[in-house]
Amino acid sequence: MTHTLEGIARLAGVSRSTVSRVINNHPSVKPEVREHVWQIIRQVGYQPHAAARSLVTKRTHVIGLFIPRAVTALFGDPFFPLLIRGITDTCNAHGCHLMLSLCSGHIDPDDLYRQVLRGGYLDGVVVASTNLDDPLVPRLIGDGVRFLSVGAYPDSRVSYVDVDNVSGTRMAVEHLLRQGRRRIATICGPRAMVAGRDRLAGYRQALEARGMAYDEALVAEGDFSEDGGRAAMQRLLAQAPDALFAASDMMAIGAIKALREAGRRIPQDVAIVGFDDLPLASIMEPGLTTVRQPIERLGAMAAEVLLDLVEGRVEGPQHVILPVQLVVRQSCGSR
Amino acid sequence: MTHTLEGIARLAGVSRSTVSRVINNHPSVKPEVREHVWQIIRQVGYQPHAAARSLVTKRTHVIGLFIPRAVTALFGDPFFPLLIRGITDTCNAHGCHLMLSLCSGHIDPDDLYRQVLRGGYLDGVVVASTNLDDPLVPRLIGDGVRFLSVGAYPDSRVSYVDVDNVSGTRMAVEHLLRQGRRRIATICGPRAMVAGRDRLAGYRQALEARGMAYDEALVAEGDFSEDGGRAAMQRLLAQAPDALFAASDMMAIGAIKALREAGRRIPQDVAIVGFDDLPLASIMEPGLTTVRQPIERLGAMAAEVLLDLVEGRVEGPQHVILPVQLVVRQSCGSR
DNA sequence: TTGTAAGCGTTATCAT
DNA sequence: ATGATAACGCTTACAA
Repeated sequence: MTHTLEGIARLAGVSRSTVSRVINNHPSVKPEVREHVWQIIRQVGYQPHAAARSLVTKRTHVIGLFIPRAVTALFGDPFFPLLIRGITDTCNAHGCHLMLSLCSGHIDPDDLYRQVLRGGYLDGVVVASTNLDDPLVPRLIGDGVRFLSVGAYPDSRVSYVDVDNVSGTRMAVEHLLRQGRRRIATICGPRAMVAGRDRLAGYRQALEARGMAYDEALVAEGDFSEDGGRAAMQRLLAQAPDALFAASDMMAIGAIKALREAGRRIPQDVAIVGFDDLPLASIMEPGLTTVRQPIERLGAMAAEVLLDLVEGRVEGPQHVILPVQLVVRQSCGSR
Repeated sequence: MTHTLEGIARLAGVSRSTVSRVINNHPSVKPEVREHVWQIIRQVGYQPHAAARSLVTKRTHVIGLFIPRAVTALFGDPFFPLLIRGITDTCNAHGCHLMLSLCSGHIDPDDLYRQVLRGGYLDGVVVASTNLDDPLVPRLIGDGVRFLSVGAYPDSRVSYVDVDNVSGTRMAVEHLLRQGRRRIATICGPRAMVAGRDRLAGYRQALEARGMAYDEALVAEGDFSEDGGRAAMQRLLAQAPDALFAASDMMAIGAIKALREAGRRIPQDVAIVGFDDLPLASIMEPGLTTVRQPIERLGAMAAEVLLDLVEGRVEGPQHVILPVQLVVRQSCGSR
């Protein structure tokens, strides 16, 4: 039932090599022969054996996606589903496939790494949401693996795609300023993550561009989660801010809970802007003003660039920044 | 840099076969030799080449997960992330890996299917959320592919794992009855899907077990989405139900919106129970009473059973049903 | 217990 | 333009 090159060759009355040439559409095959061979291939539904093929070509047409397991079911956050969608679409369009690895799970991550990468399963890998102190990236570099990070990485050797965290945050804070808010606090993300750092930088820039002082007392760090946001807001309460930029929607939601417990009204007393534009942001009351990231495009871009790297269409580290967009709803007091 | 069996053999002063035996821990290798060889393997970080290996063993240690692309970013629904987590954990624990395919996307699904399956990439496949009329399953059967469905499938030849939709729904409806509700409507899922059918059956059973009539007028069909739930509820409004079982949390949320627009209070006027226990269910006001599915366990079980099938540890179609649990919050009027 | 050698299904080199 | 033939890195009889 499962045919081989040899079998097709026999059926077509040609040699193995000719069939191979047809399949890889090598030019030097007489058109009529080529057509005849194709016919038989289609007829019997022949498909070359991937393993045999990659044994000689050293290419598997599979790329990996490495995600820290911990971050994988983030509270109602469809980040990974969307990212994966973008990646697979691009992959498939290029005849490639996706292997998914959740790192740091029950299994020894070293084993996983070795099995998958040294085992030659992959042509390249996309790593997502790495912490700056994650040993994965240095290891990939050291091993000469072709890879790309989703999220900027402060080592000029690593390729990455990311959204424009700085500009997005600036837009958010500038919007609050335009609404007349003056004591704008922020719940920033972990400073150990680039996204956390960049969004905080955007906040600072927006303020300073208006000649306003950056005040550490108005900054509290969260971990991107709802609980983290709530706790951070509780610390901020004493400063009596009239607006808040939260570096993630989930932290914004946590902050809102803390504010309400303290009897503050949204947006009258405190205007709020988040970051992400989770589905939740449009369902909740009031609708959450937030910065929307093009997550699916980010994934598509990641795959695109990684495949360019793998196929050798581009040389050296690649850096792509995708624009974001402010989505104004009710939580910031507009209209 | 990248070693081969031959290289290790030379370093260890033994033959290729001996090294191979060590790696596959074949019994007949003298303990001291075995240890010596392992030492060298660890020292140079040797890892057998997966393609070469599977060329001869016919096993790839990779299983596929096929998901309809359309269903992949369902509104805030962390179903797939959790499912994937369960699957990968089990996979990795068995030294296997996961290849993810979103079907019916931009690419011709036939191409994808052929490439991946006939190409010999996979040892087996998990299919999730298939419609009853999806041609994928019949095709897998026809091709003799080892596979398993997440979600029951009405063909006794196919193995599946599923949650206990019928009992879960019965529990939900019985709870509403215990609260004294008597006009209990339901927004059921698509009758073209087994989950839709089963939950409707549970609703009916709960009623009839209490000697109450099943009334079609109290049934409206949705598509598991929020908008679907809202529209269905609008149709149900005229029946003035005092309670509602929605076959998904998202439909429950849509229904709540429709009810509020009609001036009904939750839970005083209409008590509500959903199904899924999305994160959203505990955030919203009032908290949504719902039936919790063990999604991650479902995934783990899927991988477990599929691998049993692949490794030949079990024979014939396998059917596993996992229990669910009623989570009581405020939307059903308890307490 | 260990080694030799024959594949596994491809691609790629070299003649023809 | 086509066909032998040698890899590719591994497993697995079969011999020793």
